Amino acid sequence: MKKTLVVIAGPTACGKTAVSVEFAKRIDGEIISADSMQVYKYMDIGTAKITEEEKRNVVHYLINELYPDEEYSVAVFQSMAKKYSNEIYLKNKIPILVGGTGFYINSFVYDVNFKETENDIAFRSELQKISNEKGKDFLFTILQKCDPKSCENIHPNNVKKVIRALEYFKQTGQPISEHNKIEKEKKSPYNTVFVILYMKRELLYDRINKRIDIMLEKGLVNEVSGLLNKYDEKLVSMQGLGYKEIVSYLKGEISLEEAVYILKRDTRHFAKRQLTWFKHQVKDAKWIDMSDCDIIKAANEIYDFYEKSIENKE
RNA sequence: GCCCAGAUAGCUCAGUCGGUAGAGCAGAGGACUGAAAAUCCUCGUGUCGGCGGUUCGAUUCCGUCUCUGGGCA
Repeated sequence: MKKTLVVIAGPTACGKTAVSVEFAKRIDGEIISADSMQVYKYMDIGTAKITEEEKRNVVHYLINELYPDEEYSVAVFQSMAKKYSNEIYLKNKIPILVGGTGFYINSFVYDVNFKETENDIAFRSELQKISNEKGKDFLFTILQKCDPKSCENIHPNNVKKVIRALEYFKQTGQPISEHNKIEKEKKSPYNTVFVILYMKRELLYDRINKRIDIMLEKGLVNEVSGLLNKYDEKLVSMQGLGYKEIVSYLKGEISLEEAVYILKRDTRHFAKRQLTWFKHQVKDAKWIDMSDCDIIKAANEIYDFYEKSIENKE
């Protein structure tokens, strides 16, 4: 029988944190964060990280586990999440995956295979250099020669995707499109109770704007300048929303007002992308409208859905 | 009160030597399988401030009014 897994996803600022804790209390579950930024220590305000108080004694994994200069990626997330979920199952509890990074969530739910290759930083930067010097189209031409099949799904301007395809081909001799196709057709090894929180667009945008104002009041600028003293601004962790914009301000490239404008705007764009992902990449999810911000009601709805899903499988 | 400059897409503005108009941003939609808070793609009709006049035809020229800047009193 498949193990039960609960997923609570949704765009940024829609209330995932509070709802997930409330729900975890109901089933005595433990939470695994599926968030690409909250793993990092010292990045608290900008990532709107859950506080000890907000955790209400619910165990959380993958929060504050890495230093800002440590590498994190889907593959790392997946292996750590697997480790923690196994521990949770051993305790006869249910793991609850909570987060906004849909790519990470699916990698776990469908157990996507990342094992055959390692990422090759040197090769990537070599290709990046070629793209910078000879142009995106030139790089794309290289891919067309060795892996024309993958080119059908990758836009020449999307240098990151072109680089990854070349890297994959170099390591395996196979087109990445083939790998992606196989992985996409996989069935999940879990009995997944998938819930997506959403909110009326206008309201969500309003909450995002307000949340950023609160981050500023809480001292986001101080947090970022502290990080900047210890870490390189080029780190992946420093590319997070709220960090790269404030870095530009601290370097004197833009005014604080501009930085805040850009941060709010890009966070709105991000929320929209998250919604697009969930809409098209997740099947059989229950969508819960959080427009009324009623945490208890949402947790109850998830609980009902959870009970029903379990009954059906037994 | 007088003089000057504006008034065009939600915002900032371009443009039409008179044939009803287009960029950036915002916004919307989409892609995504080892950088994902990343990366990339697609989408632009609006009384061209109001009212008159000239003209076959005005957003474009002229007059006038209203509003907004700036200057002079």
